[in-house]
Amino acid sequence: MSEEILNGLNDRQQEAVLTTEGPVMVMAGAGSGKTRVLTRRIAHLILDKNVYPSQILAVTFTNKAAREMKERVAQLVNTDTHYMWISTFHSFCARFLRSEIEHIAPYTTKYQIIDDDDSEKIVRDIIKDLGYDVKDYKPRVFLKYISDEKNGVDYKINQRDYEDLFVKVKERYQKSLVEQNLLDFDDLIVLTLRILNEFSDVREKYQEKFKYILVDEFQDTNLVQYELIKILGGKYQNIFVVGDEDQSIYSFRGARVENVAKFRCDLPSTKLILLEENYRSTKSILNIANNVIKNNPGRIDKNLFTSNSNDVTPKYFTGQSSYEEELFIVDEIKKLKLEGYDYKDFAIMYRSNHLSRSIEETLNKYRLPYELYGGISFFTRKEIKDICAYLRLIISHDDDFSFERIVNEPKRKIGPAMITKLKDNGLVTKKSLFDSIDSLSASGNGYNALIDFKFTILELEEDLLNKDIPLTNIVDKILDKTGYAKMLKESGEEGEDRLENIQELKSLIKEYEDSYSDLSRVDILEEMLQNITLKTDMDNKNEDSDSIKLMTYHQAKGLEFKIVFMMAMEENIFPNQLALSENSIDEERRICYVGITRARERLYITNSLTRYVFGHQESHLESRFVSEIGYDNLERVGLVKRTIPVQSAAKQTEDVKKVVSNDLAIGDVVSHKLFGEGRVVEVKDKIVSIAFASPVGIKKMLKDHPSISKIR
DNA sequence: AGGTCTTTCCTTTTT
DNA sequence: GGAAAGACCT
Repeated sequence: MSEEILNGLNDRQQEAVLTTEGPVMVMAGAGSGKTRVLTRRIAHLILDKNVYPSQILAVTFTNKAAREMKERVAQLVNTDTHYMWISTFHSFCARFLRSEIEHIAPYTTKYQIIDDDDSEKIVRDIIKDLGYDVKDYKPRVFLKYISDEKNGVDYKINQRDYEDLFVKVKERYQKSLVEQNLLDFDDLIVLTLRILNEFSDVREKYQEKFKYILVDEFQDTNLVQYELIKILGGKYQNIFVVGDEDQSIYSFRGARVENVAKFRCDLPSTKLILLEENYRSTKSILNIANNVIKNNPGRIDKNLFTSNSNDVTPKYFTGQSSYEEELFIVDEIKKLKLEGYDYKDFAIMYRSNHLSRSIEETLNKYRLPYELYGGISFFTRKEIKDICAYLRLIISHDDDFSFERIVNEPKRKIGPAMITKLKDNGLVTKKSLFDSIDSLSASGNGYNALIDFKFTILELEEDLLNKDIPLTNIVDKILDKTGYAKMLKESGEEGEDRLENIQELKSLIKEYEDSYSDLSRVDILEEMLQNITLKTDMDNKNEDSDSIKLMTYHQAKGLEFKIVFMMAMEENIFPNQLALSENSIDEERRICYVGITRARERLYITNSLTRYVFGHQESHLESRFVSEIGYDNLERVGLVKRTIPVQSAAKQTEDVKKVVSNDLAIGDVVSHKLFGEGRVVEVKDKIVSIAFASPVGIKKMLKDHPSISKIR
């Protein structure tokens, strides 16, 4: 037995590590060291039980959790983690399907994974094509239905009349995906399960291969994922699942807490281990977390305890305005920074992404470094997806999906009419869109542009095969030869940002080039393109950088910080309004529980009497979770006048209509709401360029923007 | 066909 | 207050 395996583990944790045979379920409270248990267990299997790394399958929900587990296991066992299947559900399935999908033709191993934006576009086009208005028939609703169907979630169709339409759209959508060899996120899991179910040879192969299976965040599995785990572990049944019912916060995408009970029912020999000691948080933080979660009905009361001390009572601040709330956060961060904390010790959390905007502005204003999680992911940015589509088309000319995406991007006068013509022609000749260009009988500007486009792609293909050109330079060649760079350069500052993002893509190519040096250039790119859709923005973050982290509670899952601010703790924001109307208050409460338990040393609850929502000022009540925490457990800070300053409607419209007119000339000194003082360096019609002090630099903005005022 | 102005709807949460 | 789709014009 390797000594380091059990080092520093309590009895329960040791038991969880050492019980390697048969089904085991670990109910792990927040901060009870479940990641430690998971990684030590894998190390134990490899080092002491002589299990090959390739016989272990460990699945998590986020790339981040998977990467962390991989790194920590690598440290412990000192072997190449390349052979280990430590990944997310989705990337496990993607990897499985790369070798097995041809069992269910017409899919081929060259399949492409599409993201939600792509799915929505396809559904939107179908709805329009069927003659319905997307205003009345929202693509999102259809997508939700399609996804629920795939995941085995009962979908309540409110309007019975629509049922036929739902089915029709779903069938068209799925047909379209199959025809183009596309898989959406749900397909990855569903098709993997289908192959395992239908092909016994495949099933037996993988059941034999994965002698040990570990599942993290088990409470977040949906029906299909549950079935997948069960079938994979069907032979050896060495299935180890870790979860916490109180942290189930993904029911909106089909997660079923019931799976916890179902598992023990399906596998009656399951050994149950409870981890109840919390090593993360102080007593008072744990106490209020328990206060909140105990309001949920029907849960098994856990007895989470800690021997941590060093207590600071959590603080509660209410601002007159959200700006005041933000100022409070800024002040506290500054104060604690002086006391010796680093910026990276702080996290600011909120219920939904849009709440980050105003706190970002304030952090900017006070020059505090922060990093925003979530928002638009790097890999779903239009420019990144466009360049990837170019790469795909260059590599395989029959990729119609990519062809359609970029044939008129940048604009080449190849409009929908021309595409329809090309499609019809392709149907007759049974060729891809790209290959149909030759046999198209047409003329005019559009047609000439199409011919040009074809030669550009062929030229780029030559560049790709030309080993004298560094692989990463293919991106520059695309930017240059397709006119994409030109288009971006002409679109001002935003275009510059987009160009920078595309340069980032080059570093990703370089990464793949380095780690797959034995593959051909085309194969390296294919490998990257296959994996890119499953990458999320989280992968792109540098969590060690000394900056304040901004994220939603969902993004915070599995993370911990010394100091946590839970902001905008107001009814209808958190708990979220829609959740309230859907009767999912229990899940909101679990989200709150997750938030509180992220904090190690200090916790702040903040809110404000007024806040702008959709550009309108609103007043919300204090979140019910504050009273559930208990006022006695919080230290009220700041003075709060209980008068709610609601502006009259007349005053509001006055504010909106207030038009600023700045008479600016070069050399004038102005003050900007966010960037401070600056000097006008250029005036061009309605646009002025103003030089601000570093690091802001020169900004172009509207002359009459209300945030600018002339000083002298 | 494409550019620009106008309107609408919006906001849960994510792989 | 802002993105994105639609309307309208060139």
